[in-house]
Amino acid sequence: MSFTKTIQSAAIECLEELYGNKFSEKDFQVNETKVEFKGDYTVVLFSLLKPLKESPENLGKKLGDLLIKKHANLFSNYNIIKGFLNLSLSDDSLLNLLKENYDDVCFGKNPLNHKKVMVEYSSPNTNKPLHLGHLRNIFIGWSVSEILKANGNEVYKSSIVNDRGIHICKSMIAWQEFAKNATPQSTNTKGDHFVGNYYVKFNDEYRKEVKEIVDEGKPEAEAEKEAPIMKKTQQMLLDWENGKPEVIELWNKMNGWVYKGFDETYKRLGTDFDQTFYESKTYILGKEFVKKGLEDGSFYKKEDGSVWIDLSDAGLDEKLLLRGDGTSVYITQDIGLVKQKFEEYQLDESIYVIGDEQIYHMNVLKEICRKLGMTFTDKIFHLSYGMVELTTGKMKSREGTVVDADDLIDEMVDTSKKHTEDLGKVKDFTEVELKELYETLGLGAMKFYLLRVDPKKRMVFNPEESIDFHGFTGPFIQYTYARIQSILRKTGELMNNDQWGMYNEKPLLEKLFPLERSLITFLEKYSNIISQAADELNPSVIANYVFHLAKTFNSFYAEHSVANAESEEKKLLRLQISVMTATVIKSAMQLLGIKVPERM
RNA sequence: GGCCCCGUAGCUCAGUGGAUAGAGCAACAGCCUUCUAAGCUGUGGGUCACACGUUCGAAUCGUGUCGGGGUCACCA
Repeated sequence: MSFTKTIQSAAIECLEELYGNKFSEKDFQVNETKVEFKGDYTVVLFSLLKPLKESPENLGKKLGDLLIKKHANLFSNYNIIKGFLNLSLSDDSLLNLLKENYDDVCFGKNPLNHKKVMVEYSSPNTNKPLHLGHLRNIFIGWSVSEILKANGNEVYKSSIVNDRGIHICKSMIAWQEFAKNATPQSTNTKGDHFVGNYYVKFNDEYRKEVKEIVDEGKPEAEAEKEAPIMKKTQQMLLDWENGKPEVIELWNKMNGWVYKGFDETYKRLGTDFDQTFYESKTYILGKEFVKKGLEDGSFYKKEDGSVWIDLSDAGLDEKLLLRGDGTSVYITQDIGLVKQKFEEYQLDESIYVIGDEQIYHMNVLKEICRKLGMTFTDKIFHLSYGMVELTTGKMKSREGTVVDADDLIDEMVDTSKKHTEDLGKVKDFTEVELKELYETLGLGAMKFYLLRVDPKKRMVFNPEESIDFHGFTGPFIQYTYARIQSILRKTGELMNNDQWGMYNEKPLLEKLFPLERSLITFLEKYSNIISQAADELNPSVIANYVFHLAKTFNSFYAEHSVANAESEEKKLLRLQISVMTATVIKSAMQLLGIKVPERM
C-alpha cells in the first residue's frame, strides 16, 4: 500500500477513535507536503472542521498526537500550519521501503487484473510514407499499451492498415501511367517512399488536368469530376472491388513495396503489433452489416442506390455508408472491424489511437453500433491525440511541409552521433556499440520529445528544441542512468551479498539527509504514477515523473558522494538508493519505449 | 452557423479544489586535482485571456465574453 493510502486510512481510523465520526477517502485530502514546509505528507483539515466543530489547531494537535502514538514506526513528528497537518515519515519507514524494494525490477507494477484490452494505433495508409504525425500516434499507442500491461491488463497491440480505397488507386494509376515499370529496386528507393512519390505525381497531374478544363470555361467543381485521371481512378476502384485480376495483381505488388518500407521503419522504432488488420478484408464484413441494416430497416437506400443512416436523433447527421456504385467508404470497414475485434478477442475494452480531427467520425461509429444493438458499444474508447504542428504552421503534404518519419529519425541519430563525438567519452566503443548508442540516444530524444506532452493536447514541433539533449529530454534521463551505472561499476566490489546483509541487519545510526529522503519518497510514488498514467491513458505522466526523478538524483549526486561517503553505512545506503533509482528509471523509460545505455 | 477542444513566464509545456503557481529552453552569474559538466547551484521573468458566480479556499468548478483550432464530404 502506498504512503498516501496508508496515511489516509490511518487518519480515518484515528478520527473515528477521537470523534466517533466515520469518514471516507473522499472527505479529506492527503497531499505531498510542499517543499517550502517541513514534512513529507500533509493532511488537509479544512473540510473536517465543520462536521467536527473544531478549530484547525485543536484538530491538528489531536490527530497529529494520536497518529504518532499509534504509528510510531511510520511517523517521526508533525507540525501544523493553518489548516495543514504536516507529517514527517520516520527514517525507519523509508529505510524499510528501500531495503525491501531496491533491487525489485518489477517495483511499481500492478498484479494481473484479467482485463483484456486492445490498443489500435499507427494505422497507416499504403499510399504514402509515415510522417511526424504517425510517429506521435505510434509512440503514444505503444507506450499506452506498455503502461496498461504494467497496470495488470492483458493487452493486444493492433493496427488497421488502410490498404484499399480511392486514395490507394490514385498512386496505382499514377504508377501505371508514368512509372514505365520502375520499381523500388531499380530506383534504389525505400518502398513506401517510392509509392508515395506516385501519389504526389497523381495530384500534380490531376491539378493540371483540372486547370485545363477550367481554362476551357467549365466550373471547377465540374472539372474536378471530369478530369480523365480521376475517372480512371474511380473505374479502378470499381474494378478492384470486383476483383479484376490485373488490378489486384498491381495492388498486391505496390502494397508489398510499401509494407517492406513500413517494416523497416517499425523495426528501427522498436514498435510491434500482435495483430494487423487489413481494410481490404474488413470492408467485406462491413458491407454485410450494411446489407443486414437495410433488411431490418436501420439503414435506408436513396434513389441513386447509396445507403444511409439517420443519426439526427443522436445529435449527429445523416451518414453515407455505401456509395451509389456499391463501393464502400471509410466507415464501412470500421463497422466490420469493431465486431470482429470484440468477438475474436473477447475484449473488455477497445482503444483507438486516432487524431482528434476524427472525434466526430468515432462518435458516428459508436452511434451506428448502438443502433445496430451491439452490446460492446460502451467499451469503445477513442484516445484522441492532438495534431503535431510546426513552428511555421500546420503540416500540409500539398505544400511539401510534411516532416518525413525516416528523415527525422536519421537526423536525430546524426545529432546524437555529433554530440557523442564532441564529448568523446566513449572512444573505446566498437563500431557496432557506437551505432547502437547513437540509435538509443537519437530515438530516445525523439520519443521523449513527442511523449512528454499530454496526448490530448496539440503540440508544436520545434526542430531546434527537439534535437536539444539538455534539460527536459530523453538523453538527460539516459545520462542519469549511465552515471549511476558508472558508480556501480566503480563500487562493484561492495555489491556482494555479505555486505548488503550486514547493512540490512544493522540499524542506520546517522539521519537521512533531505535529498536522500526526497529520493526515497519519490521512488515510492512510482506505483501510483503507473496507475494514474493507465487511468488517463497518458504517457506524459510517466515522462514527467521520470524526469523529476532523474533531476532529483542529479542534485543528490552533486551534493553527496556515494563511493566516498562519510561512513560505510552511508555508502551502502546510497548504493541502494542509486540501484533503486536506476531500476525505476529503466522501468519507466521502458514504458515510454526508450532504452537506457550503460555508458554514454 | 451547430457541436467539440484549447488559452498558464519571451518560447515549449507541468500543475484540474488547498499553502508564496512550477519545470525545460532562452538570458545572466558561479561550480570540474574527488563516483561521467549530456551535470549542479543561483538571479531575473506571471493580471493563470477577460468578467461575474459557487466555495473557508479557484489556474482548477459553473455561466458569459473575447481569441485560436478541429469538425459538420459519395476524402481517409
